Amino acid sequence: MPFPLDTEPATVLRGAGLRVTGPRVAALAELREAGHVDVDSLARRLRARLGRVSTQAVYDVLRVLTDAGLVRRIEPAGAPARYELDGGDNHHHLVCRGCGTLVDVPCATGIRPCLETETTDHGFVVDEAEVIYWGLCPNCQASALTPNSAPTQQD
Amino acid sequence: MPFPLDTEPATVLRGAGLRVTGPRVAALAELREAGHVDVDSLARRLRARLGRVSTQAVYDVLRVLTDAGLVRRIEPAGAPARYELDGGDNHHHLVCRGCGTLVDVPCATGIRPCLETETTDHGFVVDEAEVIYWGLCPNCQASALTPNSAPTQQD
DNA sequence: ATGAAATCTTGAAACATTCCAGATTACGTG
DNA sequence: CACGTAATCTGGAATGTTTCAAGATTTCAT
Repeated sequence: MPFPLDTEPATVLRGAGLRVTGPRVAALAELREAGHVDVDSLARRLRARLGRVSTQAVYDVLRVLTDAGLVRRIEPAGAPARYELDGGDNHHHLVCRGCGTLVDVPCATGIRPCLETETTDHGFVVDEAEVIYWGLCPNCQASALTPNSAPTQQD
Repeated sequence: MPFPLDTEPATVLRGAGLRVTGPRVAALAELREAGHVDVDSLARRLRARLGRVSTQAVYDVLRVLTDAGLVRRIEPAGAPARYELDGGDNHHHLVCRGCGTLVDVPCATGIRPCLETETTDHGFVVDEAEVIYWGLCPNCQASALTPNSAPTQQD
């Protein structure tokens, strides 16, 4: 959010006080194109772009970017984590139970109220409200009776 | 929710069209006492009560009970899944980032709006809105500067 | 009481993620 | 612009949760 989406990745990294490395630059670039990626597919993208990239590096990069607030981790129940650029708009996610397809849902739209944060409960200090809507995408609704298409992690 | 909390476990199972077995009866009984349990601690409880119970049986039982709507699975990001009796009240959860403590948060209380379900978006048919609030419990707030207590899965 | 289907046991596998030790790299200093 | 140090990356192994597979046991309707 502190950076427009078209800011040079290296600039974004420096602005966040992070070192500029190949995997990090490439990760930011790929995340811009890819939407919501899991670790495995991001690793494939990085390797296609850079050659050899260790699995550990992928996890490290994502952790660093996440900790810096540049990237947001989404972890739908029962599925590997996905990552997306953090645009600071605090949107939520809609996940298909059938195929795992994940789409963004804007916060505070229509019947969908945005949630208060910075609230206190049970003595807790709440800093984030994570909302995940579960349902069936059009495709999986169609094949609900004839389950022929194997669940696939689409974007 | 079809059953009062004090209904005999065997009756609950039969009412849901499920077979009555030792592990299932014990699981329902333990879940009443335990609050939010992970698979491992439920397994320990079942073994203490019944003697030998396979890990697989624990997973099978929880899946069956979950599919039947008697039990609800909570899967906070980065932590093993927890299970609780499904009272049908559609409450949400508040998780401590420090120690993993999990507490219930009633739906539609004060600034906390209950979410619409049965809504359609992107062609999706939404059947559930899952909300997880993240924050710090009182203990972890206190030890935020002097992180001495190792994260523990409390209830 | 009997049999078919569901459930449980045991042991192994799959999977995402993390740990470890050492080599390499980025970048503030001199 | 060369250096040194801390941060980062590589490669390989390990961890821990969850699932798979095959066979024994149990539940429940007949």
